[in-house]
Amino acid sequence: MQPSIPTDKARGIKKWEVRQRLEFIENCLFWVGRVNRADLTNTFGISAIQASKDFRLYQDVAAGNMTYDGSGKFYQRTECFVAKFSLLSAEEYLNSNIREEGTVSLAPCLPENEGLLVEVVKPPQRRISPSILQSFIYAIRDKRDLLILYQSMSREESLWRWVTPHAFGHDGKRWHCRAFCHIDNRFKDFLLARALEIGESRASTIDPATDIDWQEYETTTIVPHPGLTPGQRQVVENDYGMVEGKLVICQRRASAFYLRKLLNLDSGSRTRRAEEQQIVLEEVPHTNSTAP
Amino acid sequence: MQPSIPTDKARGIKKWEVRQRLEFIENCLFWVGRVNRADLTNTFGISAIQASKDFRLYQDVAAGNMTYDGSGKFYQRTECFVAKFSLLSAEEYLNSNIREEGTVSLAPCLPENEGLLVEVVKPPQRRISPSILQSFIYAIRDKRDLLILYQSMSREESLWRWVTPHAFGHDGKRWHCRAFCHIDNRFKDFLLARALEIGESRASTIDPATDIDWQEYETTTIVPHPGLTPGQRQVVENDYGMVEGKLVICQRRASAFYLRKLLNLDSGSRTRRAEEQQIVLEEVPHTNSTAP
DNA sequence: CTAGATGCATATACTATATTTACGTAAAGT
DNA sequence: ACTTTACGTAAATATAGTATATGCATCTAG
Repeated sequence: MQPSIPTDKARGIKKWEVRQRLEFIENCLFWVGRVNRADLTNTFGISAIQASKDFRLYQDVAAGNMTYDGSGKFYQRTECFVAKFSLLSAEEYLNSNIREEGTVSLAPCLPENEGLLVEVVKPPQRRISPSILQSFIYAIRDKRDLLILYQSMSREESLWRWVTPHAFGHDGKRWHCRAFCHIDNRFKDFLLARALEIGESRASTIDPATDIDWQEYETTTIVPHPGLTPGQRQVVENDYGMVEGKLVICQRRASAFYLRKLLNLDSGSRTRRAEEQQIVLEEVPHTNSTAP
Repeated sequence: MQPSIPTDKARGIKKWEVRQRLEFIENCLFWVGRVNRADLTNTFGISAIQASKDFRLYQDVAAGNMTYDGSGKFYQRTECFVAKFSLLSAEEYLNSNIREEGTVSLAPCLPENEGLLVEVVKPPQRRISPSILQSFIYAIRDKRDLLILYQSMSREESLWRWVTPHAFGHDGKRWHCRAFCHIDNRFKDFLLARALEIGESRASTIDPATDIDWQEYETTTIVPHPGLTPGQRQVVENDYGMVEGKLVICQRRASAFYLRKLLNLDSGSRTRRAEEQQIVLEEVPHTNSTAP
């Protein structure tokens, strides 16, 4: 009798669709604790026999991870479960249970009738027009300037302007496009939902590498509000995932502004109520070059 | 010669993996404007020959949607492109381009070397512990009470308490669990990241149907801040996707509170600076039953 | 202007996957 | 006891995918 080869069998599964199904089985076991043949046949449209074979294959690849529960009529996760494929994170799993219109999700979820209810609050916003996003994507792809009718908040009237887009970003609330503005002669962010119309395009001479606020990175260091009690401080440190009482975030300079805005980290943050504000920027000690 | 049958050919594609690939092709055409054999072989791990067959199949199913560009060496979207499968929304497409650690995404994107850059600002937060989320899921699945060590913001010390979870929710910032609290004797939201430890469990006698704030729906009506100029008002209406100057949101009562908090729609909102506040709750005209 | 590289297409032979059909087991409900 | 449900296996068959080889068009380098 051959000793079982310790090599990672999971890696041996080459076929994409088979891998997907085995990953599905594993994620179901991990997050829901059980899987059915029906779960497989429904999500992947395979026959029951094939589902049986998949279970057999999974048993072979990840020996001891599941046992069949005859009375429950499902495969059940064992105590000694060890993941052999890539599992979803807790956040990914929860996200995958949000049912959008017609979105088919690979992610495992509780069967519909048992219904794992997930409710999400989203700030209302206008949907981005596909044709407008397309124009931006094509302009980035072909390195072209784009004439857009853009509605800014500062001006009453929308205005046609040439821009040279090179990337997209999400500011925590909305999607925007990073682009060179040929009116202001500098790189700026344009909210995609405020681009009303697209005009002509032309070959561009702008080099995205010159967008220094985008290219350069900067760190933001966040600490609990000094006005918090030790207990509250502990909660805040835990909530924000701080280590040794602080959280250091490194990001493009162009994004750092949004993070501070999102977290209310303006100059007035230290004077605000500690329970509300919760966090502030770390106070940088003055480095005085003429100090003794 | 048989006339072509007008029935939707796309519906005829039954095999899950084939469908996935055709949808991929279509999304590439739509969002990026072009597809390659290499795009298919890389994302799905199929051979080049199979990719050729897939293109042929797509041509058959969605006649006239793409042409081969010999000099560019890719298939190109035509002017008369009509989607035969389900396309991603603009938001879904942008989201799919966010590269998380090791996350394999089905969604089409620009080839890596052309690199569609997408940068996202996320408020920092502690990651949810998989084992703790699992315990909540299992408790919901089996309708059991759960003993948890929970750190609330109001109390200094974390506290063991029995809860009966029945759903999950996202408040726009964090994931929480909707559960009956056996200390306060009412349904409340518990932040998943603040559940520190899980204890024993027991069969539950709580019926989730009695959680009226969760079961009942309520509408929130939002209008532009009255202090805005007509031009700004127009921008705000556009940004929030308002129709006829207002936006009506219907959601579980338990979620409505979070939406108002997220949008700063407290009682002081009308007195705040119009440009900052942007939106307020619609003023409900007083219905006086004793009016003449 | 040829020679090589790249990327797509097609043909044939072969293999792996999945389906169909058929038959059998175990557990639970009526 | 009988039906239903869910899982299992076996054998025959269909389909999907691969390997190998050949050819074509386009672009680039010498």
